[in-house]
Amino acid sequence: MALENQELRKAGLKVTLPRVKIYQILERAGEGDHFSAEDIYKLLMEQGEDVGLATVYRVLTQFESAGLVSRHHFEGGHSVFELSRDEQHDHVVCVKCGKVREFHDPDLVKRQNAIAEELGFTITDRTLYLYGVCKDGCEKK
Amino acid sequence: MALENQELRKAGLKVTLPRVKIYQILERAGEGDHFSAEDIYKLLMEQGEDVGLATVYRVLTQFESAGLVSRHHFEGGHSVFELSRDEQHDHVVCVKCGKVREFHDPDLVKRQNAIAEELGFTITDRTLYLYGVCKDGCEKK
DNA sequence: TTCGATGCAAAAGTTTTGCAAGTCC
DNA sequence: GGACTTGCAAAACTTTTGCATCGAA
Repeated sequence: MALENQELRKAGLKVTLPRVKIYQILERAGEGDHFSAEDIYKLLMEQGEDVGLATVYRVLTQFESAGLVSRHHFEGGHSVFELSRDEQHDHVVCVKCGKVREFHDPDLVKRQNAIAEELGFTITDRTLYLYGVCKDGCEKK
Repeated sequence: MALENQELRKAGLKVTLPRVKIYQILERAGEGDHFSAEDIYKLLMEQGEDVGLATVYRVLTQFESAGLVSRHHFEGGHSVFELSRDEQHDHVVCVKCGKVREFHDPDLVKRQNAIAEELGFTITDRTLYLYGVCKDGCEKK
């Protein structure tokens, strides 16, 4: 538990209950899990924490600025968040079951860098989503 | 001018003034130009057309369903639209000047397909945005 | 004439903000 | 104690919808 406190402090954020709780939720997520602010808010409610939705948004935004989490805009008008990991990765989103899988492909990144170079462009961030359908275990929607 | 009427009819949409005007605006756009609903609404106002914002949204959504336009979610909480062209392409977005450039790289697509294949996934759509800074002609923000 | 399309206003959904009260160090 | 945080409510935005009216075929 001291772990997340470290992270928060390192990011220059005071260690408060809402921040710790939100961090824990994100930390507990499995690969491919992404939470919206609303999701996190509901989880906090369920576990009896008294945290306002506005605070969830504020905290997530702070975490993002601090580089602790990444924000994604999948389809559907709202943002989802996940803890930043060292290794950057891209996303495959099943439009049928909503499942998200992640992958990292060095060749892809290399090629992207080359393209940016050709265009006289310095990349600061990138975003690749592949949308489609799982061939097999695509459970009901 | 019969041209856009053809397109609309082909899409099963009645040829009405708002649709034609909106189509023309999109048609007139240069490469890399992307308009939000608000942008289009303002342009229509400027040229004295009396079209409601709700209609702009409705028409753009219909155009999207008909495959006439593509919708993108760059950063910033709103959608932008561009006329669909035959050739699919990806986007480079300058976070400083807002300029958007487009590119198409067959190798990139091939690699993406291979990855999807490995993951047992059938791609229906894909989205790649490279964010960064133009090295040279990046005019004021 | 007959549906479909539009405009307006109101609703809906997500995210942000103002401010008084509370919390961390 | 003092600065930073939080909760709540209200505001801001983007997008959607209900409905009476209007327009294209």
